[in-house]
Amino acid sequence: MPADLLDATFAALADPTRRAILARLTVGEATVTELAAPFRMSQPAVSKHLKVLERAGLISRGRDAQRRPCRLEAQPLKAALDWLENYRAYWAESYQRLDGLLAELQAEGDEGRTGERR
Amino acid sequence: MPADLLDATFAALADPTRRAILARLTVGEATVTELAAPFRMSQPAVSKHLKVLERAGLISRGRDAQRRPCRLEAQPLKAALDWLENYRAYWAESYQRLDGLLAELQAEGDEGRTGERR
DNA sequence: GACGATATAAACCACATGGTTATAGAACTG
DNA sequence: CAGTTCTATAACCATGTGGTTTATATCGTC
Repeated sequence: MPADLLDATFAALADPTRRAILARLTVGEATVTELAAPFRMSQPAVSKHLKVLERAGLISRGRDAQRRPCRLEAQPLKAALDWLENYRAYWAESYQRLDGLLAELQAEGDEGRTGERR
Repeated sequence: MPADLLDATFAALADPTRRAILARLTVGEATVTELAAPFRMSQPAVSKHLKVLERAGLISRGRDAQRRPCRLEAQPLKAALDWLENYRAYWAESYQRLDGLLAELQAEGDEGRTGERR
């Protein structure tokens, strides 16, 4: 509900590295080095991404000796999906819009007669 | 499918002003000044937001004399929602995790006997 | 053609992002 | 305790973002 959470969630999802990290975490917890391995970037860079994900509440971190395992926290994704659900009507709607346009043109034709301007 | 489209879409959605603009557009086309009216920011600022939305394919623009009416283009939202759908399993899963934890504790208890470390 | 309204563009600013390298800290291993 | 492993922090850099103000282009109206 708080706008800032949606802000942080969508912002976190706007990076392919972070989306890949989330995807990886669906198959289980992972440490920072495990998460960093697939990427051609430095480990601090991955740590930064993890911090972004953590701020958005998309991951939580445990402690296992010197390791800080990450686990997926998907609740914010639900909030994002709920927001998107409000628009479900609008991507089937090309047809509706076409219908609306046709109706409009017909109405104009009925009274205006000669041609459609606009 | 292209990662960059998801990037642009999520990035566009990460701003409350832009989400509000999209919400406004669900009730019909609107010009820049109409869209700018509710906000306490300058009209050029809104134009910039519109450019971001346009780059993400979330709006398209027509021409009506000197006006540039905006209309919602919701397809990218569908792509975003489709991506999120992959995670639907993971926010019902708190229970699963609890189950897993209980099973684990039980197993440890059965063999380890005295106490659960860790 | 001048005016007013609508919209874009340009120049600028403060600040966030995504990356780097280098350093420091924390915890295990010998 | 020394060394190694894992992670975080700091300092830095280039670029992008969100906003401003000012100027410029486009179009209808008078």
